[in-house]
Amino acid sequence: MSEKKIRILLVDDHAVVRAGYRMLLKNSEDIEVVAEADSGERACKAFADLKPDVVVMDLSMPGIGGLEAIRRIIARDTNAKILVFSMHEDTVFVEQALQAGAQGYLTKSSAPEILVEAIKELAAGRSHIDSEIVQRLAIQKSRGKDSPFSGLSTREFEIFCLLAEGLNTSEIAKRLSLSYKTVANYSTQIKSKLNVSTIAELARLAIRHNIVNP
Amino acid sequence: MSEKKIRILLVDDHAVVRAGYRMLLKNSEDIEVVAEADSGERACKAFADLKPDVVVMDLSMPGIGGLEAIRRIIARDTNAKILVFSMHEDTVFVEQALQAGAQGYLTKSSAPEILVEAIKELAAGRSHIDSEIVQRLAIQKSRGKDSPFSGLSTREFEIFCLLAEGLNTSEIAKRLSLSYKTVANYSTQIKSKLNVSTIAELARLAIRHNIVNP
DNA sequence: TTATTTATCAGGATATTTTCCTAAGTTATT
DNA sequence: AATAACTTAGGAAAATATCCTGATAAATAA
Repeated sequence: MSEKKIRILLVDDHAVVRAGYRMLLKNSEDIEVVAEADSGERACKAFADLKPDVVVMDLSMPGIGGLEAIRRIIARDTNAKILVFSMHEDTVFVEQALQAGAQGYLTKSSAPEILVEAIKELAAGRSHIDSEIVQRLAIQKSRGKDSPFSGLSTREFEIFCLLAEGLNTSEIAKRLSLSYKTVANYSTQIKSKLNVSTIAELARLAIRHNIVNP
Repeated sequence: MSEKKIRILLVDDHAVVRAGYRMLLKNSEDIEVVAEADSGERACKAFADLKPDVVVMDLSMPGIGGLEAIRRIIARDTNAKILVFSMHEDTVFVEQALQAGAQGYLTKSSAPEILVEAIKELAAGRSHIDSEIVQRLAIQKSRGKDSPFSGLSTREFEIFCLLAEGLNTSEIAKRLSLSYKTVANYSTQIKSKLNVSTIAELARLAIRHNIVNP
C-alpha cells in the first residue's frame, strides 16, 4: 500500500452525480478527489492544471463530449489514465472510448465497489473494462458481427452522434471547432458508410442502437 | 336480418393478414368479402369497380398510405363506409383517420369478434371506434393536452410521417403525385409547426410518439 | 347565401446545403 | 522509410430549403 493517495478528477455534467461519486470514493482511504469538472472543456483545463492520477469521465456531456475530451487529454499526456463511467452499454461506445485512449470502461449499472477497484487498477497502470461488456465485445468479435458503426473513424462517429441528436452542420462545426465544409463532407461520408440517404434514417439507426435516446 | 350480405373490401399489404381476416369473416353468415387490395391505389380502383358496403383498411402501406386512400375513396363517394384496422394505437392516427373520412377505427389488438361487430355497425350507418381509444381520446381532450401533431393538417401529417420514415423530398413528391416544390414547402411548414429545425429531431419526435418505429 | 378563413398546391428568386473532387498535413503501421 | 488511414478543408456544381406570392377549392362563420 503506497502512502500517497490516488488523485482523482471527476467529470460529469450533473452535479448530483458527481456528489454521489465523491461520497462513494470518500469511503476509500487511498483515493482522493482533487477536482471536478462539468464539461469536456473544463476537464481538459483541470487535467492540465492538476495532473490527476486518474480521470473518471462521463461520455455524454454538452459542448465537446467525453470522447473529444479524452482525445485532448491524451494528446497532452499520453500516460493519462482515463476511466469512462457511462450510462451507455452499447459496445460501440466502448470501442470508441478505448480507441480515443481510455484505459477503463464502466457502466452506471456496475456495482459501486467496482468503481474503486477499477480506479486502483488504472492507477497501477492496468486497464479495467466492465466484465459484462468484455464478454459482449468478445462475442461480437468471434461472430465477426461488427456493429454498423465499427467502420466509422473516431471523428466520423462523433459527428454521427451529433447529427442523430438533431444538430445541423453549422452547429456541429461550431461545437467541434471545425470548418463548416469539413463537417458537411463528413456527413456525406458517414451517410455513405452507414448506407442511409437521409438524416431521418440516420437518426433511427442511432436510436435502434441506443446511441441517442428517442 | 336483411337477406343481402354485407359486401366487404379488404385492404392490407400483407397477403397473410388478409387471408386471416377472410377466414375470420367467413364465420359470419351475413358478411361477404368481395375483393382484396394490397395498396392504397388498388383499393381506390377496387372501390370504384365494386362499390363495397364497407372497406376494411390498414393504414401503413407502401405507396399512398391508408390515409390518402381513405381521402380518395371519400372524394369519390361521400357515403363510403371505411373501417380502419391498424396496428397504430396512437390517438394521432385515429384523429387523422376520422378527419380523412373513416367511420370506424380498430386496432389489431382488438378482439376478433369486435371486427364483425364493427363492420355491421358501419354497414348500418353508425360508427365504431375501439373503446379503449375512445377513452384515451376523451382523456386527452379533457386535459386539453393535444399531441404536438394536432396542429398539422391532414396533408402535413402525411408528409411528416414519410419524412420521419426516411424518405427525401423528391421521393415523397413522387409517391404522393405532388410537385417537388409543394413537398419542399410543406416540409418547411411542418418543421416550423413542430418546432424542430432538423429532420433528425423530427424523426425522434415521431419515434417518441410511436408514429414510426425506430 | 355570401363572406371569410383555412387547406392544398405550386412557381420564382434566393439562400443554404450537399455532393464530388482534389489535396495537404498528420498519425499509424509495416 | 514507405504505404496507408485519418483529419482537415477549398472549389464547383447540383440539390434542397426557404420565403414570398398567388390560384383554387373547401369549410366555416356571419
